[in-house]
Amino acid sequence: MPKDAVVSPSHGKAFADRRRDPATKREAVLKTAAQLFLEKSYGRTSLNDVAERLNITKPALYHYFRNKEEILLECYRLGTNLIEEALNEIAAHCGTGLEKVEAFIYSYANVMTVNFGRCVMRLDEGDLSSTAFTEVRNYKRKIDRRLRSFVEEGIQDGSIAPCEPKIAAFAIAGALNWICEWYEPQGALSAEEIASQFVRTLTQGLARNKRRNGARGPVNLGAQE
Amino acid sequence: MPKDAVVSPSHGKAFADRRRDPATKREAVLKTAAQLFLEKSYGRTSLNDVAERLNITKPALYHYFRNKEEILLECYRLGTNLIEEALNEIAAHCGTGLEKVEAFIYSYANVMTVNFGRCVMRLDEGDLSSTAFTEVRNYKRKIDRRLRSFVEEGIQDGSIAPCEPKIAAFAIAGALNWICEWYEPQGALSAEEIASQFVRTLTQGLARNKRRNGARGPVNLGAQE
DNA sequence: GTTTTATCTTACCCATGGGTAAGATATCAA
DNA sequence: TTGATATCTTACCCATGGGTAAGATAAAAC
Repeated sequence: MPKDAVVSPSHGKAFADRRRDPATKREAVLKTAAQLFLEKSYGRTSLNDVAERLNITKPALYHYFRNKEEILLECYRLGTNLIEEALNEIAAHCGTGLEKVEAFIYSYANVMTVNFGRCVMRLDEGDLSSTAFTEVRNYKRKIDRRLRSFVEEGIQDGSIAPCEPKIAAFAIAGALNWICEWYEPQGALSAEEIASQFVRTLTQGLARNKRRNGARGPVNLGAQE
Repeated sequence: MPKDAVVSPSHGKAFADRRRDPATKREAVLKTAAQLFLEKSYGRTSLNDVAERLNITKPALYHYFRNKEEILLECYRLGTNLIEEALNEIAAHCGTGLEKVEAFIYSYANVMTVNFGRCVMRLDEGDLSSTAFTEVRNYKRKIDRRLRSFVEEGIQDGSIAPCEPKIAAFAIAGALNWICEWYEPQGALSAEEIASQFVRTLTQGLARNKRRNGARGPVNLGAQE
């Protein structure tokens, strides 16, 4: 286990006072848990780790959550809510399919730089119980279908070049989801910078000039075109 | 723990005979281990699980590997070798930067549909010891730098539109790495189909028409352009 | 055959960590 | 002040799973 370090200033303050304030304490638990899950993964984060960072003991956590998995599920839910909000905002302001996709990329990229948003894609669904698992899975499927419909819409209205919507959506989603694997809050790249560059790269492509032929077969390695 | 199912025909045959043939037995262990790691994750796969699928018992595994982590590390190494080979093939046949990137996308996408290749990106590096961790990390960094250099080369020779190579490389790598999260060997999409579509989507972009202005600021949600 | 060696099994050890029992201590309402 | 309640701690239980010890059995060497 290599990485540890970084003792966050954290929300330990929430438990300094023993005054009854369950809401903010619960929130503090979730924030530090999410932080630790992202640092060390869910499986390698013990409830003792969470408690320790909050300056309390493990059993105290059970006042706010039924078990470890409920903490995980809450992280997922808070994250998916962020995505939900972004999607609603996009749906409200309509435009061409391409514009919707652009808005999606921008919003989604930003969500992937927020801890709870990162949890949604970076943590392992397999750690959830089967009911929670299907809940999260259905939600993700919904997002994917939403993006795919934007692409289809763009092909219809002519703003997007003909392509396989399923695969195109996977490519976009992949690029975006991967952000939460390499993004670091203290890093050189700001969320907005990443988001806008992603919009450009994914919609405009790398190539300087549009190719004349629409589709392309398998690339012949080293074929000089 | 939701998903189990799929009792693979597997390489249980390798241990049917007790004849001394360490090489193929070791290979059988690796293949079934990789399979299980991808199905259930490394953490949720016990050595008993691996042994059971091979019709042997746990301690027998210790004849071929020092410990569980060594099995994991071997999966990583076999996977990175696949990528290495692909990269060498590309480096050998030179062309424009864009052509190299295209070749990279195509080869890499294919590797992501092979079990050992999937292991490299899908399994959790955090399960490795610190020395193995840095080994794998350095290797991944090397791949990333290689891709980034292709992009930079393309910008130089004019085949790729000006952009931030670091972010562009991340976008491409993300889309590709994500393949191993959703690809299923028995699924509707073939590896080649995915690979060639990815080449098109990533290099040509979604948009039907090239935008006149090169860079783009943050998208105004719902702004009618 | 007999010995040697690789292979594999049964039986076990023990550290980790989720979860609980039972009681202490502070807060709040009266 | 006093009881009731929420909050938190110390001490514990126990299932899981990596790893080992010691011995059985079969293959190869002689």
